[in-house]
Amino acid sequence: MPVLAKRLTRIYQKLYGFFGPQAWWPADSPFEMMVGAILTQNTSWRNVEKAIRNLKEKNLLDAQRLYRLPQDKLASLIRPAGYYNIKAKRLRAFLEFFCRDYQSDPNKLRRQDTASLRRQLLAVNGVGPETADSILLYALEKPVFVVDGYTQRILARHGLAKGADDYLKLQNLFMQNLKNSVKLFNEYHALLVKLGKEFCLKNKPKCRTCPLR
DNA sequence: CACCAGGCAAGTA
DNA sequence: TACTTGCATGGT
Repeated sequence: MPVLAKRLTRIYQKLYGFFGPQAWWPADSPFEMMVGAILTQNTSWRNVEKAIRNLKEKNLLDAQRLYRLPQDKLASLIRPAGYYNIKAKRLRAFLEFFCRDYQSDPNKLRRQDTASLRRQLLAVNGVGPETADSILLYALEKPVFVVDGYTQRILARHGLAKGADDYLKLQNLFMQNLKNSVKLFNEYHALLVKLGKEFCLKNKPKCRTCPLR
């Protein structure tokens, strides 16, 4: 077994043993996950929850109804999530794609070839690598590893990546050295985020009690 | 008061 | 290609 595979597996085992299962993605439906993936861009999940709650209260957590809503109305509802004007625009770009090309049916998305679907998602304005992969993994259950800012910092800190490594390089590191499992990728990414929140805030790890030491 | 959160696109050189 | 900047609320 390659050394990288061993290290990545060991890190996972430590994190899982310390934190336990993370129960991601926290949402009631695939559509709610996709909306959340866009709303949480560079934003705390706590603020996203407020925005999602606003949409649920108005019974607007539905692709067709949400797309009919004027952009400025949508913006005011998602205000707590921050960047509300640009996110309203991004949500609408995604909704247009989802409704027009897939009749707002997550199962039709799920039937697509993963690589092709990833390209289609990336073509939507406002959907970048992490958002696309979050949708693929969590909403559509495709075995794709999600990389985020915490992942980059943690790997760099443990000598598994350079600071300059790009998204695909880090994603490949995981996908080429681990079993391609939806369950594993789901839990691993969530655990890295958990570790980052708890121990690497402000990029100054409190490694005294860090489970990776 | 400062800092930053489960990024991304657009502009510049 | 590689860097910089705008976007914005709410918690610590």
